[in-house]
Amino acid sequence: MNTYDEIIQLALERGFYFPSSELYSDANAGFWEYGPNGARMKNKFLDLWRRELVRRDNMLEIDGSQIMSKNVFKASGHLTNFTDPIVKCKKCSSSFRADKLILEVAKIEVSEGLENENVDDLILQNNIKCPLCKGEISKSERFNMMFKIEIGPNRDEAYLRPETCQSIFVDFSRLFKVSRGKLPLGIAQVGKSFRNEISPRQGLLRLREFYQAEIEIFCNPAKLNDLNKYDEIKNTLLRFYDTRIVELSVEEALEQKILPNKLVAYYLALLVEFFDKTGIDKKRTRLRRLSDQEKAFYSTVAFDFEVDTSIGWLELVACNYRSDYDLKSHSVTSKTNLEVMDDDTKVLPHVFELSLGVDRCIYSVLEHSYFIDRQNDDRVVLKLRPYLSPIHAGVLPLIKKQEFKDKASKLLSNIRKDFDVFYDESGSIGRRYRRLEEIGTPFAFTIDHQTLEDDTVTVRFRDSMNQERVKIDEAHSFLSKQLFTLS
RNA sequence: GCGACGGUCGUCCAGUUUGGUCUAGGACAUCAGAUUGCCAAUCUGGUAACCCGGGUUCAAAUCCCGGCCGUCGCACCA
Repeated sequence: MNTYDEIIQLALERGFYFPSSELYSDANAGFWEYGPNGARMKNKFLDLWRRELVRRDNMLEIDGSQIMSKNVFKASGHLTNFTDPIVKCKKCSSSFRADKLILEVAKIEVSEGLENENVDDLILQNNIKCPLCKGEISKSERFNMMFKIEIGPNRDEAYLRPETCQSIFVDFSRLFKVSRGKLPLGIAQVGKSFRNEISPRQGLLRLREFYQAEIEIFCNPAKLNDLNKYDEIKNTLLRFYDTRIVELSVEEALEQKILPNKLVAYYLALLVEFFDKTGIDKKRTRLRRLSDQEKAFYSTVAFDFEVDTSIGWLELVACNYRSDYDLKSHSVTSKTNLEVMDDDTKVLPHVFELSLGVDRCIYSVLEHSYFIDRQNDDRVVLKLRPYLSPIHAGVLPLIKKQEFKDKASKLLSNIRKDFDVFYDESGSIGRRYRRLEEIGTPFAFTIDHQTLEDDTVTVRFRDSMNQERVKIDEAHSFLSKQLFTLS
């Protein structure tokens, strides 16, 4: 069994995540839900993201609507660009990307934005048949990846957002004013996005409904190298991938023109430092600069932050320099001037974005934390960083006798409001330790015979299996210290 | 979306070839009780499944059709 299968089995057995609507047989693919352990872990992951990015850089966080009007996506380009021309074979009903088919058969380069009629003409003129069965090709259709919905009794057209950032762009003008913002300004948002993927697969890795944590940095394009906080990160090591992975400091990468400017460098470094604290192995990550073909339609410079997993390299964060693409087109479509003052000059800000896929990150953290301890009867240990663990500590009376339970209650009441704790009195103590470490619980407090004498409990460490004693009254400060030490 | 293969307790698997004691079996997990008490102990008992719909048949987990889901390949993945 490979690691991917082991993770999905753990996720199902321990309630990290599982398919949505699984009670019914018409449940659609691409929808998964987080159970209690997954939800706790996701919340903690996002807390860390807030700590290391949003608060560190004094960004603003908003929470926007998931349903947005048609004009938003007209302006954003998604209505025209987020769509592919599809043709089908009338005989075997295989479907093909029309632009790819024309390129392949007739060697004619066509834009995917080409009108349907022109696509049909090209197919007719070049006598293109189905490559599989030589059947006749149908007229082309558009498949838009956005979910279209209807609003109110008039059934007004609207869409579920395919990325969270559009509300940040649409709200930018107000946010800049009400928060007395100054460029560069980061605006962040966590929320659901929706894409009607053709074939969602592999659990959390390709979803139709998924969480993004996005950051849009609004900046003055004339001042991309004018950044005081640059010194904080100039020595941070980044791993770039082209044909092989090269590790360079931010400063070196700027000198070698791998990074275009200090602003992009600064935020990529913040991102990498954040991931260092998630427990994802830095040696199995890379920043990959995208070629022109791979880049999104709005992007001028793009890096993907990728992580190596048992099923290959996985894109976790898309880092795009979107220039003024978004604000300009929203400005034109809405007929509103979205320029702001930066010192004495009026500028239409440019945008650098860090668009993070939360669900993929959760999977990656799980996979990089998954450990089978061959030294100790192959016990399964999820070596999550303590602050990401769904349960911070277990509370276990060694014996099911009342005086042990009373001490356990006392300990629980000291810590349960500030920490996620799990009380367990069923089964042998060893079995209870194993159950806790399988979901990543870093500490277990055991109420034993000595507790009755001196009010201390055993604290057992997940990774080393070592044991120490702490006073019941000091368990709270013990946990605080352990959990806030971000290594 | 196409093609190949598959879908049985929470998990993994047996049973399908050749329809009939399958009233669906096992292991692990889980729950209760007993016993024990610092690293998956033991015993007893329990909970718990044939993906959904239709068809063939005296009889369907088993055969047929459709749908859904999964794995792999192609395609897709702004």
